[in-house]
Amino acid sequence: MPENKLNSDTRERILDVAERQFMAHGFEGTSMRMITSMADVNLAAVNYHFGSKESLLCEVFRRRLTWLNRERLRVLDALEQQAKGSPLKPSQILEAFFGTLMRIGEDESLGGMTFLRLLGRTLTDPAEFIRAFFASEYAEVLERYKLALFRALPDVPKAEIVWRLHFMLGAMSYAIAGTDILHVITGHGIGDISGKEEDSRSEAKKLSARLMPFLLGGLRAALPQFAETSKQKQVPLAKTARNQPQEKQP
Amino acid sequence: MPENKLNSDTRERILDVAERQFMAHGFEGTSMRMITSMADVNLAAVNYHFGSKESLLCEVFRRRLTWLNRERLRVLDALEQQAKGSPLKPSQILEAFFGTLMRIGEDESLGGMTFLRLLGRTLTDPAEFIRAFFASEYAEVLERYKLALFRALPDVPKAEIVWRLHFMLGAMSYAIAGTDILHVITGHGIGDISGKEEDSRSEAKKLSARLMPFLLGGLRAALPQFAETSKQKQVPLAKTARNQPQEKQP
DNA sequence: GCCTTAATCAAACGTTCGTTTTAATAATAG
DNA sequence: CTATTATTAAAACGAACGTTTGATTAAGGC
Repeated sequence: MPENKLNSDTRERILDVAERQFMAHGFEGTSMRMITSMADVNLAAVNYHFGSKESLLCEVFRRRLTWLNRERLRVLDALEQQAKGSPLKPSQILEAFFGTLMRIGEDESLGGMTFLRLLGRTLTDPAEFIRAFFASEYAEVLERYKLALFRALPDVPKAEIVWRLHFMLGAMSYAIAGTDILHVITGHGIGDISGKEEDSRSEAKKLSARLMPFLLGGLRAALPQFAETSKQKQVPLAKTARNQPQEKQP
Repeated sequence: MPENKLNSDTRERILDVAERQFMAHGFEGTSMRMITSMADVNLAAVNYHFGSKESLLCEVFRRRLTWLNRERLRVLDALEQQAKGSPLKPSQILEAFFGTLMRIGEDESLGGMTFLRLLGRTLTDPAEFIRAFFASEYAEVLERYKLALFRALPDVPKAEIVWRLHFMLGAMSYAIAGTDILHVITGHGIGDISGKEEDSRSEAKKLSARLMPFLLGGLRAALPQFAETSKQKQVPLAKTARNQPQEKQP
């Protein structure tokens, strides 16, 4: 039985091209013929090596998410160990979760901004098989971080934390997807998608530095007041609550 | 020349069905045959009345966005007029922009949660014609609100405000799209998409009450510090800046 | 009455898609 | 060398898609 030879070169080339094409045009917008022709392999190669187009996308993700999941758990473990039983600070948890993700954008061998953008785009494209895939891939990590947040913010209702985690994931997806309506606001794009790979590192760093305080501010914001009975007036708007949950400082 | 008769009934029925199907399955995932059969019209009816599938989606949006744009400008105008030249509070601006959107979810005649979810889903599905459409539809409103935020937060760099506006749009899109990985966190879904229309109002109200403080907290969060020179250590994470930009209280 | 026009209908068109099939090629093991 | 296996190559398949065509119906205007 022959081992890999340089045939795995074909596999890797397909994965690299698919990652870039899925990022640029989305899953539906990328055809097998685009992928195979740009990777200089036969049309049937994808089905031979990966079984189907859907499995190819999953493999593109698995290649990167394996590192991400392990690293996220590793950092959280290290933080909790050095905290010796006391709850972590919310900023630490966010840095471990979102900061670890951002590090992918800084390192081309981990996928770089190409993979980050693909991730952001795919997370908001809820094809059924994709949702199922991410659900199983993320289950363990999300559970761990959710519990850490519960402990870090004991005064905030758990349902509220879950919702805010949800909002944070949304802001993050948008932030790393990049291909948005931001150019409408600024009058010009954030920067071409097919920009220079050179400053992919610094781009990811800046993005991370901007996103992190935003997420933390949202996470620790005032709790909502559910005034179900009183109708709020139209223009003189209702004031938001002022009972800020304070961050635990161990 | 005959006027509308009750033929416009066909148009409306197509729009209603298309709105719901695009929401549930996305643009690519919804076929013309699905739409026309559910609307009990002939397959050719869509092309006859709207020209193409893409034009149909645009018309589905235009029907709702006309109100949204006008209302957003009206509320902002009213706020600025009653402020008599002094800058608005960030919370007022967010309430005018995002709160107005959320009111659509509370009113079935404005589109309800169905339209909100469609909007959230579509905003993150950057097909080219969709981005072009939203760019032109949102240009004026976003420009006005951007300027209002600049005035409301004079101590925050304008680029930073633009980025945070971007993050806020991401959190909002995710929040109203709903079909996310939140069920992974909670262990069960937020609620079925095809849920009861009865409590669509209260659902939108609760969502708004939860999202708004989050956005405001993120908008007013600590400014990032760009420590380009010093490499941050791995596990003992760098602290975030503490120079909070304070909200102007006129 | 007839003409014009709007609207609906059944049927087909041409394309693109993911996938499969069948054959040919290269490499290894016995 | 031969047999076996892994990979590539060319071609076609069948289904689904958005769209178009041409006939048919219904409704005013004159």
